[in-house]
Amino acid sequence: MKQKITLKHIAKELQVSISTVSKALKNSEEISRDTKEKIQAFAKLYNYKPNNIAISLKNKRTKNIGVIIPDIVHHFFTTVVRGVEKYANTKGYNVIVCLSDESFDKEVINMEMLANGSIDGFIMSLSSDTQLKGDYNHLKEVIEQGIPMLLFDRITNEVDCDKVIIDDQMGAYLATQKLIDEGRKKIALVTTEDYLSVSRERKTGFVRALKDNHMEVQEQYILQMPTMGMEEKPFKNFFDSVEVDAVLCVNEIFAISGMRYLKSKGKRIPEDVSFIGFTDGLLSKYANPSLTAIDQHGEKMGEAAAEILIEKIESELEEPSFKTKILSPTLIERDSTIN
Amino acid sequence: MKQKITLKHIAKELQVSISTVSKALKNSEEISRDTKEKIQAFAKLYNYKPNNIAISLKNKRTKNIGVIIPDIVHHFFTTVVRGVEKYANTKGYNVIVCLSDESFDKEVINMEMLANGSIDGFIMSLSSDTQLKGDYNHLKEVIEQGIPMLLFDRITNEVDCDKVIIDDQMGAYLATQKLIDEGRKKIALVTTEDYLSVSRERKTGFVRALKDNHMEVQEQYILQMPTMGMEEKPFKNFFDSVEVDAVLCVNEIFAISGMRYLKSKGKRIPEDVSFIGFTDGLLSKYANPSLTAIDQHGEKMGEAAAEILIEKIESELEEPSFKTKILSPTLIERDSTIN
DNA sequence: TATGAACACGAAACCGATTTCGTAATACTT
DNA sequence: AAGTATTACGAAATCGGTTTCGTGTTCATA
Repeated sequence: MKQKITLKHIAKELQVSISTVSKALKNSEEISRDTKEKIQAFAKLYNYKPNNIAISLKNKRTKNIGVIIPDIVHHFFTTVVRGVEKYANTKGYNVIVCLSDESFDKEVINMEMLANGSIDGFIMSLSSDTQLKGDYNHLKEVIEQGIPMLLFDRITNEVDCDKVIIDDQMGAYLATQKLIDEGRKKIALVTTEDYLSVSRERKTGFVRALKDNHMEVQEQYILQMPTMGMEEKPFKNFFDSVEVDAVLCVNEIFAISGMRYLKSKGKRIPEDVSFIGFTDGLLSKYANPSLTAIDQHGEKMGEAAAEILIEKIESELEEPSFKTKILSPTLIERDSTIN
Repeated sequence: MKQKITLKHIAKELQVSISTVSKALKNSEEISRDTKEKIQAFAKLYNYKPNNIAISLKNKRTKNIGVIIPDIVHHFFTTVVRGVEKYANTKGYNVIVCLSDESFDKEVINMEMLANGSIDGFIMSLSSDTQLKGDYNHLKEVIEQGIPMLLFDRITNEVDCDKVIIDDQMGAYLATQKLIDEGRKKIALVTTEDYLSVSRERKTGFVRALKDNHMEVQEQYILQMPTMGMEEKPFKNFFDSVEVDAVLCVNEIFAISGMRYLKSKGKRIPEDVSFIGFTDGLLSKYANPSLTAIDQHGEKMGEAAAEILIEKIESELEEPSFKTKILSPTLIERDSTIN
């Protein structure tokens, strides 16, 4: 086992001081050509690589970005992470991923771990637990400490920081308008609890589109799913009690499950009922029929987030000016809608 | 912006030495009750948290685990990451995720970045590029340096280290046997290029099951997909030229696409053709018909990997004893097979 | 009263780098 | 020849902790 070589080793071996070695390896003008060549050759031979930790301690910069997401087995979040990674790597940054598991406590713990010097900045999406609780002190503290922070997708107005979101309202509006343009009259919305910022926005867009088209907003057409995973029963109750001709779902799973149930009831999709789902993931593409979906451009979001955060990290300026970047969603038409 | 407080600050404020503060905060017997209480109270008041980087430098341990995977927008890998995270967090470790993007070069670069002090050990799955190339020197070097390394799923026999895999042969065997038990005679295998270790193993299991049942192995029943993403054409060529009554696919996408194509040709699933796919992901569950699948237990795999690696990291012993943990896959029966 | 132990704390080395500043040796100037 | 400038390098501080060892007080013991 050959141990990692340090400046000290090189210095001792070559009978020079550590400072000389350090300077020689950075090609400093201070060091003579001869010495530099000797040291550089030796370093190359022994494959010297500076210790990141030591450099981090000295520079007070780690070249690490902390990404905290609620779940990693989740298409949208992984595309965002991929985008972050992609951009961050081009700038020489590593990505430390932590999962909050939708839990407030885990979110706090992870943030604290990372905030003690491990990272130069945060990119995060709030856990549902945190949004439900409405407690953002852990974020505020980190920002207070001067650590750059960027929220994406699941954000809050309560903390001042950079943000990247897609225009969820617009996404829902686009989708709803598409359904209306198809001639649908009884359009349902399947959503989650209201405390999730994105669900709220999507509902607003849905309602706005109906109103703009002089259609009545009926609460009975809105289904709020209790928790993920057990969609069957609520769907049965819902679709057995109201007659609909189009459904907008805030995620893929709801859409797929909804289509399945209606198909089992003999409905044809899209002839009898159209479906549109949020998040253009694998399920949408491979569903049967394939699902018209709203693409949230997760990868672009991740890249944008990383770019904004890294710029903030590397900018010296103290003045806290925060921007919110709003990406536009796009409607990807497939076979669950007409045309 | 209130700066992070350090031992030095506390020492100056309380007119004691840095060593005293350090010891007091660790509740050392050396320090008097009075002084300890004073220092601890002060530290709590100002929310002192030691700097991870400094501790890492001193201890030569970072409490970080590097995870390198080929892709993150991939159900199986994310479940593994989740398992790693889950176990690692209970032990106070962070997870640094890097993506090789199936590229040899990115794999090398990421490993080198992390190997210079950023992590205490690696958990990784080889990129397809690396497996194709067959060059494992970057792994060997890292191991040479004494950094614990664990390979999972996509492994190689060329490097000596801990490994966690599922018994891919057994998975394929189980699945094939299931199809045979159903009375299928013309069983196809849809796989990828042979250089992926897992595909090779699965093919072996497939062949072994046929042989054990005294069935002929016919090369024409084996379809090797060129690259992911463009399955339509190869499927068309394949299914139009050979008549099959069952299909085993090495991933979900192949299975879903295959089912779709055969359905479009008027075949009924599972009556006319049965399907089984590897990796029990979202697609399997929500496919139509839902897909009988081989569960690779990604999360368990991640947990097992993290456990083995962390134990290695924390054990002092020099002797390099490596184990390979083989998890057993399970067949999850759904509607794409009979019964 | 001298001696040893126990107590409570500080100085300093160390982890592995970077960087400022000081200085010996040489070269150049007048 | 004396003074100045340049070259080439080393000592030491620093980042923020941990840890070993040394030491001044106080107390009890012979």
